[in-house]
Amino acid sequence: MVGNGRTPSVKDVAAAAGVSLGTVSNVMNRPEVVSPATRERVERAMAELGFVRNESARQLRAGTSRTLAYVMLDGGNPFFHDVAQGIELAAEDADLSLFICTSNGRADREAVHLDRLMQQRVQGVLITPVNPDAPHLAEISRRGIPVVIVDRVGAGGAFCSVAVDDVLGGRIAVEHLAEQGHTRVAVVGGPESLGQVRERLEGARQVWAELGLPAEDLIYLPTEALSVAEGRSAGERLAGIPARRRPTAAFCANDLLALGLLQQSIGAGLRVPEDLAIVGFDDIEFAAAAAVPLSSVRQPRQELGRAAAQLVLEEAAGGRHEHQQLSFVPELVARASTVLRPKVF
Amino acid sequence: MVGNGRTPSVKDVAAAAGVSLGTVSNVMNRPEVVSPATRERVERAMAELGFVRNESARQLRAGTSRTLAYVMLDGGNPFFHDVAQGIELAAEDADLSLFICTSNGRADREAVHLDRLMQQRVQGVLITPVNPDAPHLAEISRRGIPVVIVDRVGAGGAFCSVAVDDVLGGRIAVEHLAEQGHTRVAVVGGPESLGQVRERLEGARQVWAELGLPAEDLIYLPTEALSVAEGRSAGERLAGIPARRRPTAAFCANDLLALGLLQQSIGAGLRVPEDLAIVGFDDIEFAAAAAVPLSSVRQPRQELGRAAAQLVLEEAAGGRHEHQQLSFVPELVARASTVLRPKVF
DNA sequence: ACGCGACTTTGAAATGTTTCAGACGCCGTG
DNA sequence: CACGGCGTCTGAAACATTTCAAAGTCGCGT
Repeated sequence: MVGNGRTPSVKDVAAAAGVSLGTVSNVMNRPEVVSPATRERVERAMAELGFVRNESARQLRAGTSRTLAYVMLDGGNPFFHDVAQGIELAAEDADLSLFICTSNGRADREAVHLDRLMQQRVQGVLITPVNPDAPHLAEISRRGIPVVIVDRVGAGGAFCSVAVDDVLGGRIAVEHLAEQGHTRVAVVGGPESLGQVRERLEGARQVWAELGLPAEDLIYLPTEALSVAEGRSAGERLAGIPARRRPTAAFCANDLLALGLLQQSIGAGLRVPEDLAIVGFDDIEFAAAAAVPLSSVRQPRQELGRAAAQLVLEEAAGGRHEHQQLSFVPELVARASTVLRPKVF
Repeated sequence: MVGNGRTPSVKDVAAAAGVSLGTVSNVMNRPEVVSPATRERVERAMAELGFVRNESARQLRAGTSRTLAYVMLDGGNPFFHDVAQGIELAAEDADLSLFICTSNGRADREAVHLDRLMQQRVQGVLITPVNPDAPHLAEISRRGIPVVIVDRVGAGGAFCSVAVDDVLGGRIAVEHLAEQGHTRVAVVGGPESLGQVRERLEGARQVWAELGLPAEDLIYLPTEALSVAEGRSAGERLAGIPARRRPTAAFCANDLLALGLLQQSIGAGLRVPEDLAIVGFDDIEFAAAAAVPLSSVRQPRQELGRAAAQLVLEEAAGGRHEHQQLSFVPELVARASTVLRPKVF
């Protein structure tokens, strides 16, 4: 607490407490080996000087960092926040800090972030990559930093990964719509460069074929991004389809799209779900809060994050390690946007 | 790229390139002082060995960190993401990394994060604090780390701060409702320990009094948090008020509350805005995307973040520095939740 | 009185950079 | 030919910690 200029170091603390450097270090890292009396004296000195350990020096010497990093794909999508939350919880338990970066879908930003993370020698990297085959990931991993892919399964098992079964997710969404009697369904999503999108659509097509429905009645509306605005634009295109051919239901590759589509449709005077049933993907909090609560394929978002963190820690702990691809099972949450339910007024 | 075990250091690079340590360092930090030939040789060596600079060592010696930190108040609120985005942009320009943490409204988490940030000797801290008078903030600042308060004005001008005028925001929201002819209005928000909430409500009360409307017709519905769920609960309480006394409009302290209230009201069969007009605060993206697009008091979210980052950098740059309290002017965005507009079908 | 083990404390080395005063070579000038 | 200056490169010190072998200290049983 003294305003003597420079911020105090262990040396200052040692001097103030009348002990050696090593003892001060022991108080911080192995308190059990130092006698209660000295420990107390050192602690008082630290408090008086307002000592704060220099993490860079610690890390340099100890060789081990105390931080994990998560590189998010889209900061604007609450889904990733819930995942981050799960990671943070696990990090907290392991007494680590969590560094959150966001690539916002840009490979170059992602590369910059990864580069910096290597320089910081973080203990592990969790990432929802723009492209899971990016050479950066392989390189970072080769350097001995554990990498786990979140919400995507890694290329060729080169990393651990945690994801839900997106194909299955697509299946149950469309299956649900079919059960409600829909025989002309739109699937909306894009860009197809995103694996999540490809697989969800793939699941939709699979189940459609298995149900023996004609392929041309599953109408694909591509979008440029997974955003609310793109959802609205898809809605406009949908409205443009001649009534006889127009789908009576839509499966959106995520909730942001679904929300946009929902808003556009209602604004255009359609009733949901009577005129158009909608099911989304992710089950973000805003899905339930939409004016017509949105049916959605739920991912266990926090759980995803937590499991990913566990994997990264396990790999960081060393010992024998087999890369694992954890796959969670998605679950349909049916709400008013697909099923008419008696409402109590 | 050689798999020789340990990760290579400057020393290894120097050896490989046949130069001294200092030269390698110069290549990285002052390329102009080294001759093109040597520089090229060193660069090749770095590439071949796969050298990655150790940031801890750099920071330890150079004494300066290359990261900024933002401690968010609520990770679940998209508003703070837009702010973070603004900060990130500014950080990117200054070639710094941004460390994002979230306190989720808990003072203890906030303290833990701040402590770690001090240990890391970050270059500056941006924070939307649980409580701007927290001693931690003063301490961190006393240590010479610039602190700027975001979305809140700092206690007694001890720090820089960036915020919108929340009182004014409350005023224009209620003024707008009054203009639409409402004479019984609910204000919903809480907890009152949040300064944002107190001031927004204060603005509402001010303008109500100035309009000469009876105080008892401005009905306060307190909430425990600024969340969608609490908004719904407020909706239930609102519905419980006898029709003669029931407000015809509501001003919510943020958009999350407004969205919850909107959903609950529509679900209960009310028409918005005919039976209940709603105005929120923040103008998050989901506000416009709600089934009944939400009127809201817009804050220049990215701009807030950018300005805050600029302030922190300015203070970090040293030189004479006066703490400033930047205040932005909020702006009402009127949408369908308060005004009936002809729609085109 | 002595030796032994348990518990504490010490001091120096090591970590990977940056910085800076100086050394070196070379050229043009007086 | 000596000299100063310039451009380039070097070597050692410094940064704040952790770690670890070794040295002390103490009490106790013989």
